[in-house]
Amino acid sequence: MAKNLLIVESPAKAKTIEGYLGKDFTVKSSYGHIRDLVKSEDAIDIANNFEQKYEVPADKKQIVAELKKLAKEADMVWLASDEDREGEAISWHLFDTLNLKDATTKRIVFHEITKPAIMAAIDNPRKIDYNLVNAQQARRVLDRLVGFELSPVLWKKVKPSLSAGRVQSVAVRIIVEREREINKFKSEAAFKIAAIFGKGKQSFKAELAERYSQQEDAEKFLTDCIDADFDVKSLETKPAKRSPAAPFTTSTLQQEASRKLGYSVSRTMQVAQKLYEAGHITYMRTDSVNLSETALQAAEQQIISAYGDKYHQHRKYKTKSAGAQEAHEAIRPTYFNNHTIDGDNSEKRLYELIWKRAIASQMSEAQFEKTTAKISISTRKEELVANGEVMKFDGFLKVYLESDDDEDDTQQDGDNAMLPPLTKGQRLELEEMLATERFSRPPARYTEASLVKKLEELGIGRPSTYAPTISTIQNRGYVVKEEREGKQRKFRVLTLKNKSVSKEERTENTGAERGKLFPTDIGAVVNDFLVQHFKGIVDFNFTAKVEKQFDEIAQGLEEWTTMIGNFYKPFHADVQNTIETADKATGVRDLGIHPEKGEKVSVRIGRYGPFVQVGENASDDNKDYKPLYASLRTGQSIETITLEEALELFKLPKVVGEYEGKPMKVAIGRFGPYISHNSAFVSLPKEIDPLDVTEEQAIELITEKRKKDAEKLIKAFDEDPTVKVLNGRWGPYIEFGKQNVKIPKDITDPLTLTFEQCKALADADSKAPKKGSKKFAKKK
DNA sequence: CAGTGAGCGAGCTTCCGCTTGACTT
Repeated sequence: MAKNLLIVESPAKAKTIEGYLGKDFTVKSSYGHIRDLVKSEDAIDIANNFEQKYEVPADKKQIVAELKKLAKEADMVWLASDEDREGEAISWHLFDTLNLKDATTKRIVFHEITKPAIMAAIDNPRKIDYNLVNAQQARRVLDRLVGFELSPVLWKKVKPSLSAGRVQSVAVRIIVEREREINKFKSEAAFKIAAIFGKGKQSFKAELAERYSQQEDAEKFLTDCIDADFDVKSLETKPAKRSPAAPFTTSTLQQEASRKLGYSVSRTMQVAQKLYEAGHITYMRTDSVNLSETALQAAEQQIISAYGDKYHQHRKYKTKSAGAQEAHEAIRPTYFNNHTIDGDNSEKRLYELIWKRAIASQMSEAQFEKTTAKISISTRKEELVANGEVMKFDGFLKVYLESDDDEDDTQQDGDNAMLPPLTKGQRLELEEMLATERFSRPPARYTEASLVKKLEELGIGRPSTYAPTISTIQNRGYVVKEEREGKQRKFRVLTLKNKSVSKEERTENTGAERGKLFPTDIGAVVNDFLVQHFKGIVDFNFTAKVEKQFDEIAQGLEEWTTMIGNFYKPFHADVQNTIETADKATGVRDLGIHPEKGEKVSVRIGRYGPFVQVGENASDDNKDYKPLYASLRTGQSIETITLEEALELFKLPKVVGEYEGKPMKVAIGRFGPYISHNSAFVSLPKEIDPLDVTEEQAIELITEKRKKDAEKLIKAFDEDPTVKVLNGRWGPYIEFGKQNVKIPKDITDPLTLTFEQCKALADADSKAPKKGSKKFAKKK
């Protein structure tokens, strides 16, 4: 039996460390926190100095039992959870739960999983730092108090099952406010002037710094240039350099994987977890940009052997985010000599990104020569400017170039291009000059990854919670990740060519979005409610403010119960006051008067989502009166919908004709426009406008759908026509009315299924407990 | 999922941060 039990947070880490320590040590993992506040309301005894009630959750019972047993048998227990607030608390929870003794317990910490770091940690044990533990308790209690008092206010004042919290509510606020900035934005048009000089390979582009808001001015400029002479007035050459970015943290990995590989934040984390478990990379939930000494040496060796001496440059990076706790290394390959790894495609690509970024971070800067040529115009006082760039030494660019958030690359045109050899005073041949109407752009919508970046800048959330937070705000229906079609926009182009100026109008698609975060109406209403009644909590600096206080607690400068007490008193009073006095939040907005009926048209959020209402609410003295209702469509919002758009919604559902004696109705459902006929449904193809569906088109679509369904059909039953065996995407299944039933593996030939068998399978399926629905079982 | 939106009331929901698996229609 090993004399020593060492406990870390992650099992993959435990495996590595066990290898370093030898036979005298058993290394186990706690799998993160082993205890949490109980779910019930009495988790925190407010009257009794915020005393907490903890429990070991069901899924941790087994681990705790095993650790307890091993701890009893060991001579010494080493608590080696991470060196940060949460890690210290994990050590304390372990100490308390496993009934450890002071004399036989040691607390150690290390920031990197290398043999020298572990050995040094073992040589320098300490005691549990209770100030740090208290800071974590304050954090935990504050989050519970905020979350579990605010959410019920929303259930009463907005809708059941909603949630609010220190992190998620600010995330939603960021999205809501950005959307409003975009809606408010007034785009301004101006003509941008660009000239092409010379022909073929010798040609280059020069631009005018000034822009003209009036077409006449742009036209005048071009006309003035018809007979002008263009001379190189000055030439300036300057060296320039570019340095590599720091190795990845969780947040920057999520951003780059999103931009370069198109991964969602959660996908990135799933793939990184696999790489970590396979031993290919270091821990992927980190806010540190540091590399260990061993890693620095390995990187150096690798760079020198692969690219040569002059490509290596030793670099140390400093964290930029204020809240960073730096309990781990930056994300890097465990072995720099592995340029690629075995694994599936997504793992290979993410590994390559991590390898390149880490290697590049220790490489020399890239060097350029930038040339600026100013070109005079004989008929005008303005100058055209041409920029050229020549790379003199690639440095880190040999392996890696960080992408930036700005997707618009048109601005970079010409910047990176090479200029032909020019001399001062040289006369230039104008090939063509364009004045193109360009529009100023609204601020960009957030992607999952750019939201993470923003949260990190505000110090809100932690590496382990970025991905879950993004999921939460989508699961609650506050935010949707969507594609939206753009609009056609006309713009004018003036061209000077062959000594004459011509005008034309072109069209471009603008405002199209892919994978961007949009607030929903419920998200906006909840946000406005919170901003109105709990300004302090959804303030962008709230977390930073409390973090400062947590730091003071960690340093032993403040009592955690005092801090929480000071926070809770006014907060709880706000909660009480809001419950008593605030109106229900529905986001109601009047759009105007119905042009024919003369009745009021309004929008708001109802039980089933946002809808339009024509007419007043039904009242007691006129019971027969009923207002008209229509749901909003995806992409529409109660904040921006116009009266005209709202009235359009009442044109559907519409009967477009008859087929087999039954009406065909066109309507719009949650998944888009569809035709219903005899309780069957056909989705409408994108090209067909739901308002213009003809009877013939509808019949064609229905017969087509039937043909396709018939191809999928394996077996039908005389006993009941609603029961069928069908071929689906994942193999055959039974359609039992509206219920879809999977066919068990022991039935190899679905053709042999009898009606009775199908019925029995459907019965069993509906009785089987669905995952995550305890209430389902309770109700029955 | 498939054209709803009243009001009543039981019984439910909910936070953030550490960790991995167990789930797959």
